[in-house]
Amino acid sequence: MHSHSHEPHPSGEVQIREKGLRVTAQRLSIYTVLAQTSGPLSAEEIGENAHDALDLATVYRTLESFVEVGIARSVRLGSRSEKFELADCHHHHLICRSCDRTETVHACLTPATLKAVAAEQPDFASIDDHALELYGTCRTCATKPSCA
Amino acid sequence: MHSHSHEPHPSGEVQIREKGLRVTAQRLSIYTVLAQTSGPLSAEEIGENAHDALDLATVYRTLESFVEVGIARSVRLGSRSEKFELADCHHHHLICRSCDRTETVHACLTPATLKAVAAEQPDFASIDDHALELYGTCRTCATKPSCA
DNA sequence: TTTCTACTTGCGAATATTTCGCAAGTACTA
DNA sequence: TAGTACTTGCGAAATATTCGCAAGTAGAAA
Repeated sequence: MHSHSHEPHPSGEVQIREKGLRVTAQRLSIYTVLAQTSGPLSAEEIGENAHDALDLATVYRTLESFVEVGIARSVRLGSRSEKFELADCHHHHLICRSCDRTETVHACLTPATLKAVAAEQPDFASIDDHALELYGTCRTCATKPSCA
Repeated sequence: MHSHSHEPHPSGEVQIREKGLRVTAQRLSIYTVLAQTSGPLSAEEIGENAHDALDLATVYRTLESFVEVGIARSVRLGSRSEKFELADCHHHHLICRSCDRTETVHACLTPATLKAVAAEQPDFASIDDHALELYGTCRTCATKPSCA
């Protein structure tokens, strides 16, 4: 019973096919880059890190599809550009104000807080997701004398 | 003793001068637009709503100064463009996924949660601010049959 | 009140980010 | 193995934001 394994298939082939998207070299490549990185990436960063050269329009279109089917998630932090990450599990971000370094945080709102908010907002039928970004200073930057 | 009043000066003149910025017609105009609106506005929206015609570059530069001195705050919600609001009091946003309608929410993270997060992140020297965006569906959109 | 100077503004152009249209290529179906 | 619909790369457009510079102006100083 252990021969037809359920390996996670790191390349993303299974995940992509499962969602009804066609499997192409470009999509696998983009999935791989996302899977290998901890923080969110911009379209440009994804294109640069991809093994093969990818057209930026392709990267954007692929990410749009990925977000649509739930493979990836779009994140807007302080930077000008939109960033993307795999949508594996719910989490939040802690961002250093001075160097933009981003860490993943698993702490989250308590269900009680969410419930209280929902009760406070009669104009909304439902609240189904949220994003939390924490801002601070990382130790590296805190040590640097250069920062005002 | 009640003659030299401490009126809030709705135009923002006092607030701008207090921060060491020069008071100009453009800055007052931008401050007024921000003060009269409940949700965050894009630079373009601010320019359009201002009483006098303002160059967009001026709007951007003014907002940059405002953010720098703490008069305004930059907010990145789902939209492509950066948005701004007065930094009067700490609050968060509830955004309708379908129509982008944005409401202000005063509920917040508990100090206990913040403390727990800080303890979890040894690489950060300090966590001094956070942004929380809640996503949902407003009643108007929930009622519409058009939404998938 | 006048002058001086540094800070601001408007304008136009540059840059950055994201999207679009189209012709050529390719994954999947039968 | 061929057919069809979906994808891609390319170039150009659309959108968002920033920059350089000359002219204008707020506020300090005289």
